[in-house]
Amino acid sequence: MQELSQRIISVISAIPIGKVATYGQIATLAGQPRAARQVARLLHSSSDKYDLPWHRVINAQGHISLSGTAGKKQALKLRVEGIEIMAHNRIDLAVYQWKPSRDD
DNA sequence: ATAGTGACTATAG
DNA sequence: GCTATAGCCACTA
Repeated sequence: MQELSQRIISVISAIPIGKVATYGQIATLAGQPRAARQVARLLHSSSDKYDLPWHRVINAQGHISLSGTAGKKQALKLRVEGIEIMAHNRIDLAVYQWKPSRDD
């Protein structure tokens, strides 16, 4: 396991219920601001091996990146956690984005 | 080693 | 809103 991958996984695991994080944000927290794609890669390649809250990870626009049923399932999971999903799977980042610096 | 790929992001039109 | 480009980096063949 690469150190970066482990760090990314660690960050994702730390996302609290009721909050979301963007790929770029996770990459930054892992120490690699340019590694947004690796975050996505790690998510879909390791979410089944580890117990990652992959559904709490969305893109920088507050959209769900997945399409079709997968996206709907993600939206549903987020809704269950208390996050309100708007039309077209949009999420209000100003309200729900995770801020690890604070106690939250 | 090289090339292709992707649940990304930023910028441009 | 949309598509197109470019930059980015780990993984896979």
